[in-house]
Amino acid sequence: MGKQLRHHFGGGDLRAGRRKKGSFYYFFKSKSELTAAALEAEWNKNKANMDALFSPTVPPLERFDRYFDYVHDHLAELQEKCGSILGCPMLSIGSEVSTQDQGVRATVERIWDRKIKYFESAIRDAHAQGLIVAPDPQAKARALFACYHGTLAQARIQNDVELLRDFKQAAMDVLGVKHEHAASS
Amino acid sequence: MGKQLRHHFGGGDLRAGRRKKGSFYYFFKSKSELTAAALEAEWNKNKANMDALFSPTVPPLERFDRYFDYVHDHLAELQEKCGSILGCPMLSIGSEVSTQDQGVRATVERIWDRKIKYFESAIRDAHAQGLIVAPDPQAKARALFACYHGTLAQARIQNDVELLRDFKQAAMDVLGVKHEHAASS
DNA sequence: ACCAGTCTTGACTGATCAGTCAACTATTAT
DNA sequence: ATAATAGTTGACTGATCAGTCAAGACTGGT
Repeated sequence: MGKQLRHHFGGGDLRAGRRKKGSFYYFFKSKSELTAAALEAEWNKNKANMDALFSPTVPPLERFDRYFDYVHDHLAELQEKCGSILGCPMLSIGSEVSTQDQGVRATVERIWDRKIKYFESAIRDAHAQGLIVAPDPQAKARALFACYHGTLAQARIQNDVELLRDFKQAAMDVLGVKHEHAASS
Repeated sequence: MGKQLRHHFGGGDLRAGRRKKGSFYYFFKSKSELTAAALEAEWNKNKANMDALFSPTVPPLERFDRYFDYVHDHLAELQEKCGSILGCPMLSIGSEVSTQDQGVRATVERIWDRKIKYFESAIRDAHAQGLIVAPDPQAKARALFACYHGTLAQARIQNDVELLRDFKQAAMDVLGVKHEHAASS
């Protein structure tokens, strides 16, 4: 019904950055599908890095140490660029939409399970070497993961990366590191 | 400009539950002010309960035990009523708006500081009694608090209260409880 | 040249959101 | 009784949101 008559109006109702969103729906059928795809893409981008940080060639407790350092540095860098701490995107997104968007929720859970596996095998290795006491590596991994995410959330809300520095000690406590084996940072 | 002529239209643009929001702004000048007020009100409602749970008459490690039990039971109850875990409202709200709404952010931080004081004094008492080693009770309290919130967030996203049950062990590890003093739940 | 498939465009819909407002009603003090 | 004060109402604004759509542009194959 005469849409061709309207092209000469300046696009008054959409601002500059918004004009091209039409083709978005050619690739994603919904916003929530994009969210899930973005989280998966993020994971793929980081996987090689995680593999390196948690390489079996690194002493198990040092893996955590390096990982926590890496995340700290990464978030500190982002903080400089954009003024505020981003925290863990999956936690932020997850706690916002998990009750309304099952697709995104399932994606977050799936990726978390994969991340926890790194923790789990490092814990198992540490236990095997007698560095810690962890008869149930999976439970310990989940607990440590939850603690870490709590710290990330706090750091985000208080906009203070230094909370992540303090976490290393708590992590060693959660792991049950015997004092004489503590990895120095 | 003739608003009195419009009263005979059925309120077409507002649905039933929405009709009376006009007077809201008589009491609050913005939505964010309501949010902050609601969080403060929640705190006031719970304060007496916190005081009882963390009463100095209770052995220090048992305070945590009772507190974690209380939160678990409370969330389990709410889950039955509304189908999904609510987690900690301050964490959910905080991680959603903390970068955009300084008023709410400050309120969350303020209330958290108050809550952390309960943890801190329990930790100090436990340390004094030789139950744990905690030379810096405030740091330990903050670490435990962060870990707990991480677990709450996970529980919410995975919609599973049982994660809170498992937290007790992690809490004892974070606290550095000497084995022979562990409080039984 | 022309056709089919791939991709882009921006105006459009309809819903919802935070917030405003002038007119109205209820309460209270005098 | 009356006047001031406190509180209520719902239509209204303007912004933004997720999502649709018909029209067109770009591509490679024949």
